[in-house]
Amino acid sequence: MTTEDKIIEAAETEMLECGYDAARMRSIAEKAEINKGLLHYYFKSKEALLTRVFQKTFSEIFKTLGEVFESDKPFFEKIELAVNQYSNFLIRHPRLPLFIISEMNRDPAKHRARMKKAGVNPPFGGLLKELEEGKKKGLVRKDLKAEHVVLNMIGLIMFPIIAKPMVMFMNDLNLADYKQLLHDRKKIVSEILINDIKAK
Amino acid sequence: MTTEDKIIEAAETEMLECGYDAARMRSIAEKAEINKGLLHYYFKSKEALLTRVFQKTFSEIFKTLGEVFESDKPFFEKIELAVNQYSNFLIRHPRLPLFIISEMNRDPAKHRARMKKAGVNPPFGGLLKELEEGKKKGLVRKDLKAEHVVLNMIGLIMFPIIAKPMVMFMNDLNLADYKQLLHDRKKIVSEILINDIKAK
DNA sequence: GTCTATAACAGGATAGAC
DNA sequence: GTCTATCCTGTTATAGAC
Repeated sequence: MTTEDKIIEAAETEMLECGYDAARMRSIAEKAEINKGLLHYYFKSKEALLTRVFQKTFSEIFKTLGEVFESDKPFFEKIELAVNQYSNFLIRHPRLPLFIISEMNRDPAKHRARMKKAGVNPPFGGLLKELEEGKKKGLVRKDLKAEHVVLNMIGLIMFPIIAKPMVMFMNDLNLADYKQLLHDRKKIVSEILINDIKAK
Repeated sequence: MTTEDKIIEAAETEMLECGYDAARMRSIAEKAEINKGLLHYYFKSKEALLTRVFQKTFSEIFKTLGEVFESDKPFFEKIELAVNQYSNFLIRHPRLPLFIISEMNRDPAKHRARMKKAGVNPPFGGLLKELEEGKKKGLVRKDLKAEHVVLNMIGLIMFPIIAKPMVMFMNDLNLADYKQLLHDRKKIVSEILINDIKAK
């Protein structure tokens, strides 16, 4: 593992834990087991480091969803699969979504420019195509809008993850209860989505 | 309007705009049109100021939802009403939810203690009671869990608000399109929720 | 209560030896 | 490529005049 890799990993850990503003170059250097000077040798500024971390995390957060819709399973199975895969991914990486969302709000113009330049594009093409085919076959509700399907899916899955402390507090849950709740939601969310998509 | 009120309002504006870590006492003083010294006369630390801002915003974010379930409308109308009211509230105060969520993640223990001490409690008692009554009357699906209804509602409504830059980017929307999308979602979300709640 | 001035410190960034 | 030492700026917070 190269020094640069160690730095990026350390920076990701620190920034996801604290957010960009509270992340400390000192702390990143310690996590990477190097000194601050060397940190600036590899990345000339905190901002430059953020760019790399953001690119990495942003591509990760959509990869899972994209892959599912590449497969050749029946459509409604794909929805269920997507919900399961994406839930599992976020359960394993719970700090990712809030970091991305906070960053995009902190400086929308900058991040949009970055993404356009990098050609990054949320890979929902597969889902879109499949919805249209489903409508033709009469499986999918005709007035369904693809963008809302995506928003519904992400909102339903993501909210309980990013609002973990609030969810635990509101429902008076311990950690085990909370994990169980996240697990239960996979089925619940799948059913809601499929129910909404299906032609009546 | 007292100086203290001006300070709290200025602090809320600043902290919601930038987040706690990036919020500057200097900038809060300027917004309140006083100097930094006086700011510390009223609030001895940034942390003390945050406490007040958090309490204020946290109570606001649940008030709207609580009120709806106090009324004596038919149950499914209340769901629709809640979705509309809450959507409108968040459209008017788009920075509130991300601030609350970020804060609770930044220091969960502190905020939980604060809320317990203040006796703050998300007011979903009304919804809970009504769901149970609905089940008895056969209007509501028997295996429905109240905590998931709340999570579904908030997730569906809140995500497109806190992820505004991402939503605009993903769907290539301008501001007018985005506002329209938020407006359209009220009906979409109501239908999804009611459909999920109704006994088949 | 309100102001000015300044302390005390921590942050990111740089220079230069090795 | 890696380190130590240091600069410079901006931060919160305090002291003290009015």
